Amino acid sequence: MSSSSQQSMLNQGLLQEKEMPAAVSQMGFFSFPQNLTSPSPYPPPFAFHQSLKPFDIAPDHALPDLTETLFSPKHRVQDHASDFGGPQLLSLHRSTSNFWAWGNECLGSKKIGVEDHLGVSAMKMKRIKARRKVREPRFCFKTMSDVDVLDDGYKWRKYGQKVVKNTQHPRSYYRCTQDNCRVKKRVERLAEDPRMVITTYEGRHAHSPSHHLDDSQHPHSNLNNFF
DNA sequence: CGGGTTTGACCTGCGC
DNA sequence: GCGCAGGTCAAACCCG
Repeated sequence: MSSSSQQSMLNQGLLQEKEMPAAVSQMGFFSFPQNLTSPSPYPPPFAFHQSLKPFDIAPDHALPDLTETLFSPKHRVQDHASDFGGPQLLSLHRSTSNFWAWGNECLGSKKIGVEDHLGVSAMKMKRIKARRKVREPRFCFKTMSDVDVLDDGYKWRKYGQKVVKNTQHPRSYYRCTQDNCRVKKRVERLAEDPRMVITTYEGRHAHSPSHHLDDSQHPHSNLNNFF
């Protein structure tokens, strides 16, 4: 990849930061890195591949208790808008610019209507709270890419594949190959737009990326540390 | 031969 | 309680 194209991608990222709604930055959900190093407890989720571009990113590291809320396929964000100041995040759902997915399309295939954002029954909230404690922290992001598996610097082993209902593309399950690392990721293509790859990470790596040494030999590879 | 992928079976949680 | 769907396991297979 040329340095100019990398710079272009970087510029896209910085543009995202500028365009980020004030409500989001105030809430501290995500701070886009200006120095190309990782400010987040998460590892770099992906390296910039030639054929992909950053699209929608939904980190949840600031909300460990809400990860289930945000990214569970069965309890999508619309169910819990009131948990975290609904109106600000609701607006994100309808953002048409090149960022924030906030789980509404991550993992799920249902379209979210305006009415879905309104009214959370007590019953639903009860179920949600009961489910929250078990999951590892998760985040997902959406990328436009020809390749399913993005190079995120870690080594993954595929342990399963499943055809998800109402989608023509199977979902693949990967585990980090590092000993004692329990991080998993799921990769699937968006039903509505097969060009989009949805990658969901679960857990945190307790080690460095496997080709860390390689990175040091390539001056542009610091873009890998985007998160 | 070792490491990764494929794939059918099995497990588990949830909704009805 | 039952059925469904998502997630995981593990044996078989593939490949370098």
